[in-house]
Amino acid sequence: MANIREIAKLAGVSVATVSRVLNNHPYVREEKRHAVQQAMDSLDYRRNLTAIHLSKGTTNLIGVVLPSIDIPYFSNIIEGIAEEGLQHNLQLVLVQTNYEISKELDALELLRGNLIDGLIFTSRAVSLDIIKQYNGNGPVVLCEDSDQLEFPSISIPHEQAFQRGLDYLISKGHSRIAYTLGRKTGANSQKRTTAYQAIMKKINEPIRDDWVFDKCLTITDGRQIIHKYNRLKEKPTAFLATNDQVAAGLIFGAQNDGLTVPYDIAVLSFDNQPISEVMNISTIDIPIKEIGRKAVQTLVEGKSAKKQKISLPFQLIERKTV
Amino acid sequence: MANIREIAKLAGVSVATVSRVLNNHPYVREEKRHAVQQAMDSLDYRRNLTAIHLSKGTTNLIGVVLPSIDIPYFSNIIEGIAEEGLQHNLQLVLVQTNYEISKELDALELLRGNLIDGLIFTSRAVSLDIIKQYNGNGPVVLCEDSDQLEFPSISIPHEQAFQRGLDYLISKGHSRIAYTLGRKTGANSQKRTTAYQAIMKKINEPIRDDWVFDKCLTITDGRQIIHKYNRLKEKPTAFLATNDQVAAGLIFGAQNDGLTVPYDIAVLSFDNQPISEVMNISTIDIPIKEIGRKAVQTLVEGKSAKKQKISLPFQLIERKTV
DNA sequence: GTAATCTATGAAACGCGTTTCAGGTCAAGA
DNA sequence: TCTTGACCTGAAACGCGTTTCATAGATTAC
Repeated sequence: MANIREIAKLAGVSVATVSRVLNNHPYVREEKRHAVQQAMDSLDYRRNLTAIHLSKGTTNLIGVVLPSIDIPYFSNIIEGIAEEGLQHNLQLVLVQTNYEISKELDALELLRGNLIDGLIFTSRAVSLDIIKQYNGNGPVVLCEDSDQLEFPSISIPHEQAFQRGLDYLISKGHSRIAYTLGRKTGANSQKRTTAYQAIMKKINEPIRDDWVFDKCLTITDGRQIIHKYNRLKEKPTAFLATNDQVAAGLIFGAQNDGLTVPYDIAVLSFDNQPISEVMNISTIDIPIKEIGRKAVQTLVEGKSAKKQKISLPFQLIERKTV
Repeated sequence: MANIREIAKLAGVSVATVSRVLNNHPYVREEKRHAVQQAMDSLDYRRNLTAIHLSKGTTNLIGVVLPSIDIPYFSNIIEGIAEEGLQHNLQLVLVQTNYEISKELDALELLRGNLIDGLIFTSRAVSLDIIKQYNGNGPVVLCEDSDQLEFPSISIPHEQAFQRGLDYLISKGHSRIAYTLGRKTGANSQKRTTAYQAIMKKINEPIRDDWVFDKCLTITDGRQIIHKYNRLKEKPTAFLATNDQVAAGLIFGAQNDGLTVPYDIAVLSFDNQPISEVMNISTIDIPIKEIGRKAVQTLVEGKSAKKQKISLPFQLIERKTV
């Protein structure tokens, strides 16, 4: 493959001039510009992106860590990130982690190794203290509802949203409310749990451990819940589900067992994915794609920006499952 | 950030020796190795990945072009690609295209610009002739059922699979069969159409244009179909759907209109995603993740391998919608 | 008419590892 | 004792653009 020096020789100019042409710098006489252009055409020249990256010190690559790509919540965020990234001429490097800390560290090493200009955590298992150690290697943005001020974060206010959901269920006559979480230790899940405990206390309901279903992320997970539900001595009358997929699974399971929704059990979920609309599932809309977009924007503003916490709006959507 | 020369100076060795230590080359005396190690520790040295890439001429980055990430079929392929990529120490660069040719060309330019070592098309809109022009810039693998021999391809035999589906529907008494496609012009869709036309001819059924539903990829798309169905003068008794999402939407729409599945209309789909299991949708299983894995394997074997076409098995799964 | 700008251009340094090549040491084998 | 080969090391070249600095002719300004 031809390189810039060959072009220079063929065009009878210096490499600096070739570089100027390549980058549309001014101060190149038209005839030289033309000669360079021709040389590039005749040698079918293509700049080596890696060389540019080394030279410039940036790569226009941003890392995205996510646990699993085939959970709609995450693929939605990625869509937002991809769309906004396109606006800023950024390519995405995907790091799928399955919540394994070592993989998240790998992603951080990409940052430290200057392969990526910034890193977005759509979710994380690694502690903030660890991430802090990578400060100075490039901007890091978190897609979570966190209280720390070290890193910019984008999220809906999960505590309020969960409260809103619970209040709604209560307003519909429910007080025996179970809930499901994607991953108990996740930042967002913790907010949800906080909200749950506060509200239960307010209405004088005990916290029942077996009404908290952890590791529920997929439609299959939702489907399984009903088995556990059946074995429960005390049964809840409503479920606040991690997301629409879990809600859908739960509803199918319930129907399969002859339970009617919302009479035997009510189901409210999060996300407002297409499946919730099609299935008429009451849900709390989260602007997921927008989270991704904002994450990129924040990353791009980078150092200049203060470590802000961006809170996006959520919205309860009443349909037929509560 | 410290670089290799600083390390060399501090450790009192040459850069070559530092590089040897970095890469675990033999022939470095233990004490020097140690000195280098110490120098690296004390300066908190991290190698610059971009420099390595430029130097080695490879990046361990592979590009993945896909139309949209939040279609389960594609996110599944990505999962397979990511998993297998991990085995080979490959990072993924995602290029979301929405089937825009210009974006696909961008991905090819990444290949030509040496930013990525290879490129996987999970789907494509650009013609093979165009892709051919990029030959020599790195391996390209197609995830489609194609007849060309220029590029390795991984897929199930869509024509046979579709035939199998049709035969099954016919065996259940259907002859008036409609079908949906993701994108009529796609390679896989064309195979499906070929199969459809052949079988319809065999059973002496006319090809009705309004029984072919294009651009059906999501659950929402499936839900819409029923509106068109209602307006049909002649109605099919069975649908062969693009994928489980479309089938699910179709079924919800049907139920909503008081139609019973499979008695009023039967539905058979492709993919065998979790939703099909939960909803008891009869489907044709496709080893989607395996397609992704094999794509990476093929890419890694790269030049050495012949331009093989890999055909993976499919399997009809009888459930309750036919 | 002379100083101050602007326009053009190239040499060389730079970013940072990797790799080749040549040279040297030392111990085992002939 | 001489060869041979394994072991060890560094200088320098390499991969390839970008950018700085210096130079110089061409204008414009006062």
